[in-house]
Formats: sequence, structure tokens, C-alpha cells
Amino acid sequence: MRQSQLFTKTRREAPSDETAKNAQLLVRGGYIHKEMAGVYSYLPLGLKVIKKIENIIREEMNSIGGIEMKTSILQNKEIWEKTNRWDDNVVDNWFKTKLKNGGEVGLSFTNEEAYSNILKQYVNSYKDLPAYPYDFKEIFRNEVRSKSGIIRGREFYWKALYSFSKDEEEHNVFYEKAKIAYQKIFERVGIGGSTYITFSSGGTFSKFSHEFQTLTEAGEDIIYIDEKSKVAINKEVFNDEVIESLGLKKEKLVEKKGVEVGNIFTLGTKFSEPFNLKYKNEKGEDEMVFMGSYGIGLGRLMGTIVELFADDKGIVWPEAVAPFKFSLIEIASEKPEVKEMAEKIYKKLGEANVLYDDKDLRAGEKFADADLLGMPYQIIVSEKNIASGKLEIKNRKTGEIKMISEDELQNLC
RNA sequence: CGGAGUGUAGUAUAGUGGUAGUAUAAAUGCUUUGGGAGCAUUAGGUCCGAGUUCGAUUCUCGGCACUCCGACCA
Repeated sequence: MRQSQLFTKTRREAPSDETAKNAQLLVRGGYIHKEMAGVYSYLPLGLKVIKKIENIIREEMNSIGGIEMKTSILQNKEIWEKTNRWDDNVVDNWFKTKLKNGGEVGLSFTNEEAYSNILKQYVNSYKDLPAYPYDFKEIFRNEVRSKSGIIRGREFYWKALYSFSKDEEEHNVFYEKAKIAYQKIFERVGIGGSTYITFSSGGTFSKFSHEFQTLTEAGEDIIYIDEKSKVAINKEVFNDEVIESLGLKKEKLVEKKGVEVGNIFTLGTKFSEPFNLKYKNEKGEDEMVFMGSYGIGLGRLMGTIVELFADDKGIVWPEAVAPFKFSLIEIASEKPEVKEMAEKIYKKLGEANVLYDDKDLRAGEKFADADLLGMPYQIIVSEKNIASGKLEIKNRKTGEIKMISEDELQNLC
């Protein structure tokens, strides 16, 4: 993409109403726009990052049998009354609104009821199970106080998968697969090394749920990590009994701050019972469907990646989620060869891979922009480099500069 | 929801009971071109409402918004 086509532009200064590093840098780079506290629009560059993350998650969910669909955002009061979660005294962060005819609807803050209600209509037999539907959707939570930029918003985009299994045994097999798929996702988006599977409170049907906690000072959760096994315990269940049951040693655990980038949870029959979601087994007997939930907040993940890798010059994207792999910087010159070379490289690498800074700006400003925007590689085309017959390529993360030939450039794609 | 604070141009900030200033971004022209260039010209602003006052951006009250600390985060 040509940078001149982007209506967004970079800012020199951070907005005064953001203190979170992720929001400051993403606003400065023109990735996001703040609509109100806890509510952000995703600008063209920001959406590209979200889409890259979304595709990685989609691939991993599909690989364990997930089937993508879309549940509605407007939710029927009746189905939430079945689980007693319509009541504001039970769930205090609903966004609710009214239909013209006076009826009430809610904006979904989670998906268990919607899925249980839908599956109720289709699941009758053991032959219909298991089922692993999931969706990417906007979620609304009327938080009294939002903070941390896009890490905790009132409106956010998440992936939620629900597993509907015949019994606990079948559930457990899938649960373990999901755990591995989650680890792959965090590995692929570049935060695997800082992300710990964390034991957290489990609710009615299992001792623990599992969170995926990424270590960063921007985190709001306190966890105790075991560096060797890459396992952690959330503060909420941190006690001697738990430590022992996990085979960990208290003195080896270190207290850290983390962001919960994902979680997986055994729900059991907590939601299937109120919906009477059961099936006939092979003997013709009724059995309750056994459920699990698996969530990842995409905006939160994006914000966490920014927090984790940004340096004093700006954002540093891991290659897998960068909006473009390359920033192409053409240093203005009177010699037409410079522009010609830049255009040639742009075409060669493809507009999907390159953000081409074709604006009429000075070199310093283009370098600063490229550093702020954080593409993994910067290719610099100038009179000097053309004269040497080589191309200059700089690694955003390490700052390393290499002089390479045009042929070598091709290999980078 | 409890506590504290802040609202001035697109952005970041200064200042004042009496014509609102600077930087940056923007527009035009000329010069310039390897780490956020220079000169000139132009355009652009006091969150909303009420009160006090001859006069309010400034003081008072109310509202709204935003930020921070705490609580909450199913």
C-alpha cells in the first residue's frame, strides 16, 4: 500500500487522555481512534493487524474441529432469564436497550446462552455430538471504569468457541487439544515466550480453569510463575494446597503481572441444564450435554503485543501480525532512478507486503514514521544505495542494517 | 460505585475578570532533502447550561466528558 493513500497520519505527540502505552502508540501511529473511554475504532492499519490475528486464530480453531458461525449481538431477554443472568443484580455490566414495541434486548456480553439456545434446536442424538461452534464478534461490557487502552474496553472483539460434548471424557480430550491450539496461537503471534498457562479458579465443574497470561507490566492480574515448566498460578487460587497439587515448589514461584490474553473453561452442565440441552445416547437414554468455553480477546491481544515489544521509537510488530512486512522508504532525490527503483521494489514485493512511503517528506521524518509504525523491515532506497548497487534493509527490532542485492530481496518474501 | 483531578485550535500546551499566546499539524509560494528542515503568507480555539458582574475562557453552581487511585472484571 502507498502511504499517500492512507488518510491517517502519524502524530508526534501522544494524546493527553491516554496513559497506556499501547493506546498512546496505536493512536500516534494511526492504528486506532478513540471514540470514548474504552471504545475504539480500528483504522485501516489497525484493522490489518486484527485481521492477521483473526486468521491465525481461525486456522488453529479449524484445525481442532471448530466450525465458524456468527451469533447475534442483540440478545433476547428470555434466554438470559433461563440462566438468571438477565438480572442487573446478577450481571451488572449489561448494555441494555429497548425495542420500539417496548421489549427489552441486551447487547451480548458473552455467548453461552446464545449458543446453548441454538444448539438446543439441533442436538437430539449422540450422533449430533460433539460440536465445536465458534465466532468472532463484538462484545459489550458496561464497565464502570475502563482503562489500559485496548486491553480492557467497553466494546471489544473476541473469538469465543463453545464445546458441546457427550460426556466429561470426550470433553477432556477436546479441552487438551484446545490448550495446545491456544499455545500455538500465542506462539504464532509472537508472544509464546512470555505467555504462561495459568491455573485459575474453575467454578462448579472442575478444580481449575486455564488462563493464558502474558507477562507485562501493563497487566492487571497477579500470577505466580514457574519459569522452568512455564506454568503459573493466578493469585485468586494461590495457596499451599494448590501449589502442592500441581507439583510445584513455592520457593521457585515468582510473582509477576500478566495480561489474560485467553482462557479456557470447563462449564459442565451449568448451561445445558437450564436450557434442557440433552441428547439420546445409544441406549435411548437422555443425557446432558457437557460444555466448555474458550475465549480470546483480539484487541487485548493486539494491545499486549504492542506493550511487550514497543521500544522508545515506537511499535515493533512480530512479523505474523504486522500490517505489512516492509516499510519502503524512498529518500527524495532529483535523480529519477531513486523513484524508479522504489516503484520497482514496490511492485516486486507486492502491495500487500509493503507500506511504501511515497510522500514528499524529508528522510528523517520518514525514518521516524517507519519506526513508530513498526513494520519488521525497512527498505531504504536512496541515491547513495543505488550508486553502490545494493539495497539497504534494516531490522526494526534489532536495528541491524544489511546491504543486499535485488535477488536477495526476493528471498525475503 | 467510593476518592482525587482535568476540560483552551486537528494535536500538545501557556495565560488572563476587559482584543487568547506558543509549538506542531494544515494551505500557498520559494529554498531544502540520510534521522521529525528554513523563510514568508494564510486559515483555525476557550466542553455545555445557569448564576455573579458593566463585562466570564477565567469566579460560583449544575451537567457532560476525560484521566488517575481503589472496588469490580461472571
